Amino acid sequence: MKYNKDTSEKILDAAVREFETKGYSGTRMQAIADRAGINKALLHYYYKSKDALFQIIIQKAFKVFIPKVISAIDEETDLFETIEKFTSSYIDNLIQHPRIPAFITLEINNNPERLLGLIQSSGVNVEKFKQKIDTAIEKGEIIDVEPIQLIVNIISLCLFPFVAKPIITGLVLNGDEKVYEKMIEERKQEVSKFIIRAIKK
Amino acid sequence: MKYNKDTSEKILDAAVREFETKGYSGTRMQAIADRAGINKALLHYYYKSKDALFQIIIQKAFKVFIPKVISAIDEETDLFETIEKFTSSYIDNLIQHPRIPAFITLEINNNPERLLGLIQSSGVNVEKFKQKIDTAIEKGEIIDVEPIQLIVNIISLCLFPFVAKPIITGLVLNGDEKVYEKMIEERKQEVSKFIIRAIKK
DNA sequence: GTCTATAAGGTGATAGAC
DNA sequence: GTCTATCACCTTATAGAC
Repeated sequence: MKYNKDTSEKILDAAVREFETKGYSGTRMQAIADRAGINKALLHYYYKSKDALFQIIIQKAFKVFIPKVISAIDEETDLFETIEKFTSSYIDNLIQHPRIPAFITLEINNNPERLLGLIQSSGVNVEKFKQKIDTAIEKGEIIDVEPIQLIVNIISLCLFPFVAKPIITGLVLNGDEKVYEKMIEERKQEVSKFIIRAIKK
Repeated sequence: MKYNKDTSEKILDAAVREFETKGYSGTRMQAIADRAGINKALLHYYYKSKDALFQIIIQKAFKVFIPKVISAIDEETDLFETIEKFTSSYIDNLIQHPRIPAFITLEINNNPERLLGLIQSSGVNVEKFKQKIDTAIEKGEIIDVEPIQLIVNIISLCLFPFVAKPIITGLVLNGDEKVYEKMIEERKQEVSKFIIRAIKK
């Protein structure tokens, strides 16, 4: 057996934690090795280079960050149900991986070229969602909104509280993490209520 | 005269551009010097160290990022007018400094301790805003909402489109920057309309 | 004030023993 | 598979000439 799977995963876990908080350039291979309880040489034995290791991690993170919108949209549910389902499942997903949004925005601003490739291979189709919004307008179910604005609003309300956790906790919640977590949990319902009330005719 | 103000500002401008896009650890003193058209030694003559230079810049950026909410809140306007005034002036402010939100979230997640000091010296008082929301609920002007959720929603809708510019442009707008700018410009009105419709009784 | 040269220490990556 | 030792390069910062 060439690779010890246990060691391989220990490294990956350690690398995720380092990259997520420090970003690519702020992360040291030594720090990853220390956290994994091994040495730098072994790290290079399992993963060729810092960049190779990073690629693996950012691709995994991107899959969490860009949700499978399609499955929710393809179904023959109306716009309201689509929004409810999307926001609650997306926020729930982010609660399981709370550091991903900050990590992605951190590195995506740093290296937008890499983003494009990842988006293209993500298979997300926003057009279908736009169409669903247009249909709801035509049917008179919602007020006349710009689909893009609505989509940006939905994404903003789901993601930003995770991106800006330290700011929200410090500025609005007096540093109380427990209150932060409760607030996020409530958003699984509150966000869709807020959106639907804003657009329903 | 000990310092050439022109050189000093050229350095600061160059440093802002480097730090904003690359973050602290991704920025090279050489790159700042190159951009400013001087050499590294002179850079250290004007600003003691990389860290000192960074401190100055992040403090300036923070002042843009954390708006002077107080002035809008202290006035005897109702909640709706406060929200309209806040969102439009804040977004307008961010249009002038579009890279600040990404920069702050980038570094704030990196070094949350620094954040606390900056918040304390920012003089922002969220309590007053919460009270204004509570008053509006009591008066029956808006539906019964959790003030914290509403505040988080407002901040999210203003800031996230700037934080995630590359994602939005790539994912939703097919890479068209012109469309992005038009969309942001429209948000100066759209955001408050959206919020008020969601909470008005 | 501005430059060149260089010190002092870190950083990713590899060679080679076990 | 895992380690120690080390290379080659990069980065911040300073010394000292002009």
